[in-house]
Amino acid sequence: MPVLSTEVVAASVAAELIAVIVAVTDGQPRVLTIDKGRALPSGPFESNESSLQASLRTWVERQTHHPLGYMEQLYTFADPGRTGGSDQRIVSVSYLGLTREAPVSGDPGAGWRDWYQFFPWEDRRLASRVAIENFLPGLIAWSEATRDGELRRQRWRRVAINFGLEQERWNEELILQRYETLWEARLVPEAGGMPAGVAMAHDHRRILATGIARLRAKIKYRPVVFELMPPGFTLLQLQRAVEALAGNLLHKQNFRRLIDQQDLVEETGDVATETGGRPAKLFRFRREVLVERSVVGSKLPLVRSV
Amino acid sequence: MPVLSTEVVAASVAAELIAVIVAVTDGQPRVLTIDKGRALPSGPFESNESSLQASLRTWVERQTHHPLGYMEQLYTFADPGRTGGSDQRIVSVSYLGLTREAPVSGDPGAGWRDWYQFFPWEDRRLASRVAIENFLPGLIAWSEATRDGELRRQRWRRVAINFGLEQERWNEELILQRYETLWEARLVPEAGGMPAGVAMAHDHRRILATGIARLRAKIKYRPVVFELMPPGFTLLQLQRAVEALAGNLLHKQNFRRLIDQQDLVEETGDVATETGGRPAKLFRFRREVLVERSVVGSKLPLVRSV
DNA sequence: TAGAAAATGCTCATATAGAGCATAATCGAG
DNA sequence: CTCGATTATGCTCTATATGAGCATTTTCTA
Repeated sequence: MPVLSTEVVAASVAAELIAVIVAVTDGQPRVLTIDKGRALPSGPFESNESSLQASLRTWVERQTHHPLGYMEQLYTFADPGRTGGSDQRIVSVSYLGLTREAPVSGDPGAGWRDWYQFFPWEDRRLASRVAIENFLPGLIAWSEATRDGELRRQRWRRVAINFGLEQERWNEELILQRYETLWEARLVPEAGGMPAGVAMAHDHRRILATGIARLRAKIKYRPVVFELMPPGFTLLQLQRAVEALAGNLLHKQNFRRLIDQQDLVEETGDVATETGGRPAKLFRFRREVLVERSVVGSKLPLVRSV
Repeated sequence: MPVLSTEVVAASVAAELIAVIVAVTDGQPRVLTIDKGRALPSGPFESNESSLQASLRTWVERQTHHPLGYMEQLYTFADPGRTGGSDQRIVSVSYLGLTREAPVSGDPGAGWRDWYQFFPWEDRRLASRVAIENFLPGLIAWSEATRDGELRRQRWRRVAINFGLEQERWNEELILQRYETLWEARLVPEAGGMPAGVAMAHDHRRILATGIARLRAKIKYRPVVFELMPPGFTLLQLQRAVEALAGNLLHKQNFRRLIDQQDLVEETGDVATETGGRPAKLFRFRREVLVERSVVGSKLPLVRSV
C-alpha cells in the first residue's frame, strides 16, 4: 500500500448521488422513491455542476414543486459488492433533504411512500404500533444460535439495547443498529429472511435508515421540522409531525411549553376551526431564528410516551 | 440534467482519502500532518481494499505504532477548483481518527502539529489564550464594508454569534463557521489576507476545522477521549485532555462528579506521585462500557470557564 | 344540552448543571 | 520541622430543564 502523501494519487471510481427526500403528510413521514418504492432516487455526480448538492437540489425542486428547505450530506458508501461498468468501484454520496409532498412528475415509477413500510417496528405511536413480538422469537433464536457462551451473552445484550428489552428503554435513534441486527439474524428479506418490512434495492434501506436516524437526532436540537410544515399550522399539527418522525407520542403540554419558550413560532392571527374541538391558533415559523441562532441549537422535546 | 433513476448512471471521478488523525500529548491537541505541516495525510481510495476505512486504519497504525482507537467518516468534499490528471473531478472522503502520539516513521515531512497553530483563536484556555482583539478590527471592517444596511446588520450578527460578542456566549463548536467568516473577511492567508493561523494546502484547513468541530461535539456525549489517553491516567490528566480538545477550562469538581457518576473509569490501585501535590489515583477506562452502552451516550461536561 | 375533542394554564417532583466552600495529602523551601 | 504551594477529594446550594399530571376553557356534534 502506498504511503499517504501530498502528490495527487487518487483512484478512478464511479460516483453517484443518492437522495433521501423526506416529507410529512397528514401526520405520516414520507420518503421519495423511484421504481415503485424499491429504490431511492439516485443519479450521477455531475462534473459540470458547481457542487454535489446543487444538482440534487435542482432536481428535487423540479420534481416536488417545493423548495428543499433543508439539505445535508448523510454518508458516503462504497459498497464492496458493487462495481460500475468498467469494473470501477462505485462510491455513493448520500444526502438528506426536507421538503413538502407534492405529486411527482416525470418518472412513472417515482412516488412518495410512508417510510414505516420499510421499518414497521420503528413506529411506536400507539395508534399504529407494530408489535416487536412479531420477530422477537427470531431474535432470541439468533442470539442463542451459537455454542460460544460469551457471544450468546453479547448478542442478547445487543438485542436488549437495540429493542429496549429488559431494563433498557427504547432508543429511537438506533434505527440503523436495529436494522443491522435484524439483518444479521436474517429477519429481513434482503438477507433472505422472512419479510420484516418492504425490501429495497442494493443497500438503499441502510441508507434510508441512516437518514431517519440523522433526522431523529437532528430534530432534538435544530428547528428543522418547520421545513416539513405548511406556512401556517397549529401546534398540534407541529407536534404530530415531530411524532411522525420520532415514531412516538409526546406530552402535549410539555411540547407546547418548549415551543414557546424558544420563540420559534409566532401567531398568524388566524385560527383553524376544523380541528374538531376548540379552534387552534395558527402559527408560522419565525424564519429569523435561523439567522439569529445560526447553528445554535433549539431543542424539541422527545418524551418517551404519552 | 438527467432524471435521477435506478439505472447505474455514475460519473467517473478521482477519489482520494483524507485523514484527520488526532492525539493529545502533554495537554496539547495534536494532528498528524505531512509536507512539514502544510497538508493532511491523504492517499488514493484503493479499489482492492475491502473498505474505505480499512486502508486508512492500516496506514495509520503502521505510522503511529498505536491502534486507531476510534474512527469515523467526516465529510465528502468535491472541491470545484481541483481536477485530477485526466481532468476528472476529485472527490475527497475525509475521516477522523483518534490515537496516541508516537514518532512517525517513513515520510520525512510527516509529523505531529499542535492543532491550535492552525486555529489560534480556538484555544480559550487562559494559559494560552489568544486575543480575538487581534482580528476584531478586521471583522468590523468587513461587516461594514457594504452599502447594504441589511447586509451590514446580518454580517455583524454573524460575527457576534461566531465569536461570542455582545450577549452571545462563545460556542466552541462553531470552528468551521469562524474559519469561514475569517475567510470571507480575507483574514486568513488562504484567502490572501493577513496571516491568522498557519495555512494549509487546498481545503485542508477546512477539513481540519470540520474534524475539530466533530470531535468537540462528540466528546460531549460519547466516551471517545479515552482513545487519546494512556492505559493509566489521573482524573486531572483526563480533564486536561478534554480541555485541550474543547479549548476551554472546566470546573474540576463537576468534571470528576460526572466521570464517576457514569462509571466510565475504575481505579488501577496505583497512584501518580509526580503531580506536585497530593498524589492522584490512577484510573483506567472501563472498556466494557462500549459494549454495555453501545451507542447510548455518556456525557462529558463542557463548562464555560473555571 | 350533554359529551367529545382540543386548546391552554398551572403545579409538582426529580434530575442535571454551574459554582463555590472546605478539608486532606503531599512536596519543597527555609 | 514547619509553612506554603499544589493538587486531590468531599459536599452543599441554587437555578434550570424535564417528565407527568390536574384542571379549565372553547367549540362542534349528536
